[in-house]
Parts: sequence; C-alpha cells; structure tokens
Amino acid sequence: MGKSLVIVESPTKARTIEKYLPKGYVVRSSMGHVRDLPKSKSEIPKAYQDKPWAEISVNYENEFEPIYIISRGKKKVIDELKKELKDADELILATDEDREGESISWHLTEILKPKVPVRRMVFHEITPEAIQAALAETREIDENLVRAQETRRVLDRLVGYTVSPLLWKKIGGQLSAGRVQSAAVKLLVDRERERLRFRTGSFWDLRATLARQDIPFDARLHAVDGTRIATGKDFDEQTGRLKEGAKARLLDEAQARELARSLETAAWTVLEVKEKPETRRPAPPFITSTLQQEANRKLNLSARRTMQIAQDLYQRGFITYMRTDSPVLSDQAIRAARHWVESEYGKDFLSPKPRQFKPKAATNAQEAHEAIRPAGDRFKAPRETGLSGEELKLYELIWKRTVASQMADAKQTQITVRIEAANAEFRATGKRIDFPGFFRAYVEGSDDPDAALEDQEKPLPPLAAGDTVDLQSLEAVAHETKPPARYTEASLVRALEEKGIGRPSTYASILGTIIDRGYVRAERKALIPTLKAFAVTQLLEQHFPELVDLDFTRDMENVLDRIAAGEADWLPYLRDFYNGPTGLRTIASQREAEIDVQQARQIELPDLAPHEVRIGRFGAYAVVHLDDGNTVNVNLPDELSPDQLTPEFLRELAEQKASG
DNA sequence: CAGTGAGCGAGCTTCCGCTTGACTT
Repeated sequence: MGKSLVIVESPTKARTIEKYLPKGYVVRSSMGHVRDLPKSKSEIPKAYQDKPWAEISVNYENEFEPIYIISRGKKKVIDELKKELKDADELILATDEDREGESISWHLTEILKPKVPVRRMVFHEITPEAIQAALAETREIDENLVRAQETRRVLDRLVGYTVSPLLWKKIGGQLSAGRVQSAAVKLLVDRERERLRFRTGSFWDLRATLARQDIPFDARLHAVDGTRIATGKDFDEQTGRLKEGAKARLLDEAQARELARSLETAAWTVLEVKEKPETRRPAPPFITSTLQQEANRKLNLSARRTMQIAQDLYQRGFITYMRTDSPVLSDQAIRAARHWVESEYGKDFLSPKPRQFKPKAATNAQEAHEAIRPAGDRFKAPRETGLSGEELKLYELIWKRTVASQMADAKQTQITVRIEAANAEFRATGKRIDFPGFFRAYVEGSDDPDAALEDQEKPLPPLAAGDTVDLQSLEAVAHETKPPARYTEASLVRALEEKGIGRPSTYASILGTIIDRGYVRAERKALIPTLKAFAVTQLLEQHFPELVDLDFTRDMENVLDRIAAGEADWLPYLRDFYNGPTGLRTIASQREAEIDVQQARQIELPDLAPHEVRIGRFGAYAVVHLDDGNTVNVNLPDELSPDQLTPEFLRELAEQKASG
C-alpha cells in the first residue's frame, strides 16, 4: 500500500486534516512561504553578485526574472518534506486557496522536483466531508494565479528597493518606502496636517434640566427667534469661525447668560413629540481586521497581542483560523450559533432566517478561510473552555460576536421632543429599546469614547404636545470644536483594510515597521507621525505621487486579478511600471540627480515662517530667527509632536539654549 | 560632554506576505 504526501501551510491544520484522511495519507506543513528573494547582500547567490540588479534580485534588464533562495530557517522544513516525498507515490499540495497559497504550492514543486504525480487540493472548511470532497476533486496548479503572486512580489520589491536607497541619499539612512508602509505613513501625516491647520471655534448654548411629573430630563437650546443656534458642525475647520453662509446664530458667553436669565420665568411647553422607529442589525462575524479593532476597543489589546492570543486559541482547537478576510460562516457554524441563541436567549431572539455575510465589495478579499469563530459544530460556551484571563476574554468576544450574528434585529425608537420657552426652542432626545434582539449578546464598540452606547436606553418621562414642564435648572454651557482625532492602531487598521492595503497576516506588523523606522510614535493610543515621516511623505508626494496615492494598491490589485484570470500579461505591466519613460527606475534615477538635499530635509509646516524645521544628520532641528536678525539652530527632541512646533515654542527653545 | 547640521571614503540600511517556534528583554 503506497503513501500520499499532503502539504498544507500550518502544522495545526496538518494535524487536524490527517485525522480526516484515510490511512496512508501523511500530512506535513510548509510553515508558510519557503522561498523568497534575498533580503540583503549577504544572501545573494555568488553568480549574480556583480549584476547591476543584484541588490533588487530581479533582472529588470531582461524579463524580470526573480532570483529565489530558500528562506532563512526553512532548510529544515524542506529537508523534512524531501525525506517524506522519497517513499511517497503522490504529492498533494493543499496550501490555502489564494494567491499566496497557490504560489507556495508552485515553489514547493520547484524545490522538491517530485517524480510522482502531483495534485492540487483546495478546501474552505475543515470537516471530514469537506476534506473527502476536496480529495475527490483535485486540479492542477493555476499558473496564472502563481504569476499574479509573483508580479505582486516583484512589484513590492521594485518599489521598496528602488525608493528606499534614494531616501538614504536625500534624507538619511535606515529609512524605507513601500507600497503599504508609505500609504500608512501618508494617512498619519495627512491627519496631522489637518490638525495643524485646524482652528478651534467656540460657542455657547444652554442646558435646561426640566421635569414632568417629577421625572427630570435634559434639553438643549436649539433655536432663538426661529433661528437655529450654531453647533460644532457650523464651523469652518480652517478659520475657527462660522462657515460662510451658515444659517445659524452664534451665541457668546454674555448673550448666553442673558438669555438664560430671561428664560427663568418663562412658561415651558411641549410643542411636539416625534418618534422614529429604527432597526439595528448585528455586525458580521469577525475577520482579522475587525477582531483587532474590537479587541483594541473592548479589551485594550494591541493588534500584535490579539494575534498572539488568537494563534494560541487556534492551535488549541478553540477557534477557526485567525488570519482571514472572509466573514462567511459554514453551515455547521450557523447551526451551532443558532443552537446557542435558542438555548441562551430563547427562540424569540433568533433571526427569522440564517444570516450569511459577504466580504465588503471594496476590499481585495481572497476568501481562503471562513470567519473567525468558535471551532467545531458545537461551540464550547466560554464557561466550558477552562480558559482564563485574556484568552477567555478574547474567546468570549469571538463567541458572542458569532452567536449575535444569528440573532434577531434590535428594534428601538428615537424620540425628539421640541419644547418652547418664550422666544427660545429647546430639544430633548430619548431612546427606547422596543426589542433588544442581538443587543443581549453583543454590541460593536466605538472609537469615539463620547458616543452613546448603542444598546443603552435614554428614558424620557411621558410627554405630549401641549404639556407644560417645570424648569429645575438652566445653565449656559461653553463648547469648543475639536480637531479630527489622531489615528489609533485600530482605526489605522480599519482605514488600511477599507482601502485594501495590507493583508490579514500583516496588519499587526505594519505599525511595528513604521515605528521601527522612526516614522511614528504611540502616545497612549494615539499615533503621532514624526518630523521624519513628514520629510519622507513630502518627498514621495512631490516625486512619486502615484506611490503614496491611496488607490495605488487598488489599481495594482485590479491588474493582478486580470493576470490571474489570464486576461493580462505580467511582463508588459512590470516593464511599463519600472522601465518605461515614466517608469519608476527612470524617474528614480532622474530624481537622484535633481533633488536638492537641503530642500528634501526641510519640512513644510504652516505658520512657522520665518523659522525653519529640518532633518539633520543627528535628528530634527529648527533654524530660529531672532529679533536681532541672527539665527540659531536648536535641537528638536524626538518625542516632540508637530503641533507643539509654534514660533513661541521655538523662541523659548532658542532662549533656553542661549542661557543654558 | 555638549552640540552638531561640510565633504570625502568605506560598508551597511530597504520591500510585502505566508507561517511557527526559538530566541531575548
């Protein structure tokens, strides 16, 4: 009786699958990619070391052939696979069914050079039935998909290893640029620029505490003499003043206090009670990006920590695979979730029909896996797992989110009450939960700490038009408009995922990369780009605008999809991208001669003239212009955030330096 | 240690995406 060697990517998967396959099937894992381009000069094979393209390890002078080497640490894996293959009658490649997985299978055939028949097997569910079915329906390696992956790999190398050296020459060593990281840094820098341009606006309004039948409630001033009172939305972010043409009245402190005094003796009457019914649907089951966001919001875990815990839960059989971009639940998962809804919350809380979820159309989802959910066809309740601490909390989060996805919609009513007092109109808002539905199990978190919890009632006393209400207190309240919030790791991951930038396996490491390069600093949860990030982003915007365009990845993905479908050729695409008259190589070598180092190291910041901020050999410094016409250079500490750079602050630094 | 920010030469840095477990702090 012969033996079949089956290769998957993950050892955990290998163990599970082996149980579902007949005797004689040996399942081993590749541990991800096994070959790649050389990382540094020391890894380049001797035969290529003197080529002009050696460092990039892609022959752009000819047909963009990549030089592949066995990745560091994968020699043992390969030796083991070779050994197993020796006495096997066939090789079955069962890596993930996506671009990267197809490529791993192809690389394996290139390295193992099997003399036995090779079959490609794919499955999306790890159940005995799905595995059996997959075994019966094997195919060949999809060469077009492999070329699409190779094109992606080569393009990323061309970008990274062509632009980074230019940054070393013009700004400083150890810097880097890449399709993903440069887009992430651009997002952070753009947000910081918005904050720098932002001007605070201030306004006043009134808050009344009213009561009906001794039940108190709050109402806010809405209009005076029929004209709406200005709120934050009416302000121009650039000037801090009311937007031009805003049909709202701005109250200052004196006016607000005067109005409050005049209303103390007024009669307060309900004009209208408006009720608006609303339906809320549960969030889709977790994918990698949403798991990272929610674990950050609710458990205060970093993306990296979340993935460590999830990996552990996966390897111990508690959850399905944690790196996925598909929210799809298998039929068995839907049944298991609905079972828990019935037993924990009752039949009334089931959604009338099973809910299935599709990936967002805008993303580049490749759907090799299903959603992140409790494993198996009968989810273990959190209390049955024997888990504790962060592991229990994360499992519970996944369990609740999955179960909630099969629960009924929540029904609620938004209530708006208009109240008149002399020439002023006040408004009170309330919320009533008519049927909690999935709120019972799980409500998605918010990045805005001020946002009201979605599942919270906000009660109002019974009110009807014509009712009079009692004034208990009335006060003038000052408000200030706030600049757009800085990104957090969670909101950055969401932004990248929305743009299709990065993959489930890389979200957690993107932040690590840009922190290592000195492009960003985390203060509590806020991500603050450094002056270095400003300098690099400026240079890229000016000379390589397409690389920091947030649609760059999307455009690339469209081409890759066409390559995978056999509708487009990879070679002309790469040639055009790199070698053509407007190609990256051409532009980069032109710019190398043209870009002035002094100018590249100078950072454009609003409202700083005549002072200047530059990146020097030893970090950032400012050229401060003194009143006597002289200038003095002062160091800028690394932990300085761009919004602290004001002319006053720079003068202070200069004085400190003079006296200290 | 404080303070640097020029220019020459050497050699080095760098991308993204797939996986764990072996390292160190």
